[in-house]
Amino acid sequence: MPVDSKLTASSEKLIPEKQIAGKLLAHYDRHARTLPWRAPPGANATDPYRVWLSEIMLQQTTVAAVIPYFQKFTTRWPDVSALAAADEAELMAAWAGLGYYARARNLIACARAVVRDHDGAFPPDADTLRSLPGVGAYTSAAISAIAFGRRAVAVDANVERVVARLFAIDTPLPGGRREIDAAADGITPDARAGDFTQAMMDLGATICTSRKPACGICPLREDCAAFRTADPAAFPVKAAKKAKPHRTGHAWWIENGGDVWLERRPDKGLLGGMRGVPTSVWRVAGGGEGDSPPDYPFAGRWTALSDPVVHIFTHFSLALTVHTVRAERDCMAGRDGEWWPKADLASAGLPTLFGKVAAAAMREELPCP
DNA sequence: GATGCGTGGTA
DNA sequence: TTACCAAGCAT
Repeated sequence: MPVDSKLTASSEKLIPEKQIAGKLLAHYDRHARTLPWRAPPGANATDPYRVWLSEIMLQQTTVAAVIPYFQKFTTRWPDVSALAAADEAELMAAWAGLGYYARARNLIACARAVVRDHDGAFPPDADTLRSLPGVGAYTSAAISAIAFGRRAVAVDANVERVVARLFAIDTPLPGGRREIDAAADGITPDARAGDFTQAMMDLGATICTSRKPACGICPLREDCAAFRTADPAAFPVKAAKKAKPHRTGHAWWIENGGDVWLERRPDKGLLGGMRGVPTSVWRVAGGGEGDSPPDYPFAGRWTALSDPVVHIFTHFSLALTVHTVRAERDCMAGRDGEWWPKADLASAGLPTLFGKVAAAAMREELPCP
């Protein structure tokens, strides 16, 4: 061992965080990804509106999926005042396909809160940001650091993974979060808070990936406890997930002339606030009593499509049998909904499930009434 | 702390 | 094909 091994060891023990942040930021200066919502490394001007919008869209959503939506939203609503004044139905339709639709409802609520309670400017403080709709522990810290340069510890799935590996934390998630949060706090520098946050996420997204981490090109390899183990990818340890149940149900495709009947779903719950065709209740399959027979909304010449529409949600899978019918305009009298031109379904903003239903229904010619 | 909440890509 | 995963939040 070199003569100064004791000194080296002790200094690494005292301030390993500064070394880690320094190495990571140096790497970020050379390799930062170019993203539509991101300023160049070191830039001190970042539009909080664009940071906020991107962070909401990126919750549990990949960069590739977000980019076209981010472009569409910033073109249509260039600032928080414009978004606060947006037509809610139009915004929900613009969000269609991105998923987790509560984010879209909270997006408007948040923009309106910023205009009403904060003079139209996002607050820089993480705790204040945290009180806004749709802004939680991670997003508030990320906005505070990225848009305002404040020191804040933003722990998303990337940071969680990087930190668990750096310190070989093997306490299973989600229980291990407190330990990981503390370790993340320990390596967060005071300066360049926004760059550090984004550098951690870039590292997790491009090098310290979940499946096959590219340790060979990692700037933190020498500091990484997991790298010194046989299997760095074994971190973080996660609790086993529950099996997802299968549900079945019926969907009603009701045509009148060139129109189809659409309804807006309740604000709460699955696909809340989104347009779709009416459906039956969805029941867990394999209950032993067989599939329930269709309970049509009204009498008519219904035709069942041969193949059900299958869709996988986060926590269950679904098979919907689509029943089509031609009917008079007043067949849905008393129900809350609208006749929508089939030729203009793209503008209805259907979530993916109902897009599949529409595609399946329009593949077949309906019998005359 | 556990559960509900979308979608598309990947191995 | 199945299972996991991705810049989480609200309840």
